[in-house]
Amino acid sequence: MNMSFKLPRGTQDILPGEVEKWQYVESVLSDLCRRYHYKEIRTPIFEHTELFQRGVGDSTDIVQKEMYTFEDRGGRSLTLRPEGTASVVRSYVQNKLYGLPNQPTKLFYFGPMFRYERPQQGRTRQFVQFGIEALGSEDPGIDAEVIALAMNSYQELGLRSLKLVLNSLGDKESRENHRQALIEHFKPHKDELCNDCQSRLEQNPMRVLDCKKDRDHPAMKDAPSILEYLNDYSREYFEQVKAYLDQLGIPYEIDSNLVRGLDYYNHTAFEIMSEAEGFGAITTLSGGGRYNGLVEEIGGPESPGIGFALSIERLLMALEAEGVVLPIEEQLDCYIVALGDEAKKEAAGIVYQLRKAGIQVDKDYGQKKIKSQFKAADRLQSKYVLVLGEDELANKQINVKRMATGEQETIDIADVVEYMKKEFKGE
RNA sequence: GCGAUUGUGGCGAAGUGGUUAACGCACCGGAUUGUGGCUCCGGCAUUCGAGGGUUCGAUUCCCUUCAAUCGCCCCA
Repeated sequence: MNMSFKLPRGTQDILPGEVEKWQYVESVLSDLCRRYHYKEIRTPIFEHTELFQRGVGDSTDIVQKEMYTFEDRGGRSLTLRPEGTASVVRSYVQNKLYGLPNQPTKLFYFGPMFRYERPQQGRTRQFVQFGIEALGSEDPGIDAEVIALAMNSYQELGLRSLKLVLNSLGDKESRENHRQALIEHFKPHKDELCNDCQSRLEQNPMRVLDCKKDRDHPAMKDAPSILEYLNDYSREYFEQVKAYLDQLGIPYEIDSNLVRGLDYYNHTAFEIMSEAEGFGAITTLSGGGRYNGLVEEIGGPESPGIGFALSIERLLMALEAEGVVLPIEEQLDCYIVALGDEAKKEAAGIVYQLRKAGIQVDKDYGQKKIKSQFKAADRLQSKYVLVLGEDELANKQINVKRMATGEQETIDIADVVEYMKKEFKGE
């Protein structure tokens, strides 16, 4: 096939058979949000490039090398969104949602995100995220709520092998003190670090801590931990978040090296990993954290926020790895077998009436013989097969066969809709 | 951006420098002019990712390219 007619690298078609899983997952997550009282928001798939440069941060990998940026016919620089938070915050500010009653503003979203990367397992160029944002509240209780919702997202679908990793990045003052300490600590070893880390040391020294290349460098061991540099407020805030999680009975692991890849995070940061065997090299299912200051950065009033996002692709991978089978209905309600032109025409009317009555019906659209039509019905796992042949037609009757048991009876065509409705009542 | 492996029908997969490219599954038709399974019979790749080269001859050898998969980096 001509390359131009194949899907672009890093994208995928979600075909019938697979798409039902997505629908199911989306319905479960939507219902979860309803119970936590988060409302859906839908924002555009592209935004002004500057929104992400400012919101996500110029020093991040996302902005430096992963954005799908293009110029439109009006000469504007636009970018396919690489993540959801910046857009939600933009909308929050632009629509002045902070002014509405009933704060905080609790939102969720669903949709495709785009990052230019080499595809591999659990990583595609277009992927779908589900995420939530709670804006307008700085209370350890809401941090815990966001984490609880994140964990529930997986648990509701039947996942068990999960690990919650938690850290605090502190407030501005704590981070600045820690930053200075890190620079002091690594400066003497700068030449021994990898190229990336040498520039990280200038831009965002915290990220040196989670570098995998320099993981074994002796200076890593006694590197200053952010937790030692939290000021009183930050430390107390973190303690409160942990206390809430304890109250909810949500286990967690503290990892003082957990830094998030985006610049806007402070205080609470967390990731959820899968510990399922055979999950692949990538274990991060989702991540999130607090981003006080982002709203102001985007031009809004001082307004704290916290959120998280998960990838549906990775969620489905985890379900696969844990062998979770989703309750997806695959059986067809009813298949109608028609024999002869007259019967075919009559059958079309019956199909139409049944469908209007809420019953799922299909039929043959060719010239198949009875045996082939039954085969088709069998393959579609049809619960019922209605047979309309010349004999039935002559008597204005139709044969109803219950496929699971093989029992059948002949009824008047005039009664078939009521009959089938009764059969499916209570399902 | 870097690395490894792979690329034969709808799917899985064998194969060889030389006349008709195995086999399995799926699908279609028939045996069986009105009932799902099984069995049997028949059908189903002018072509081996694309382009170029070597050769009398290439799916097989060489080069280039594209793609897929997995990994590194980083993340969701």
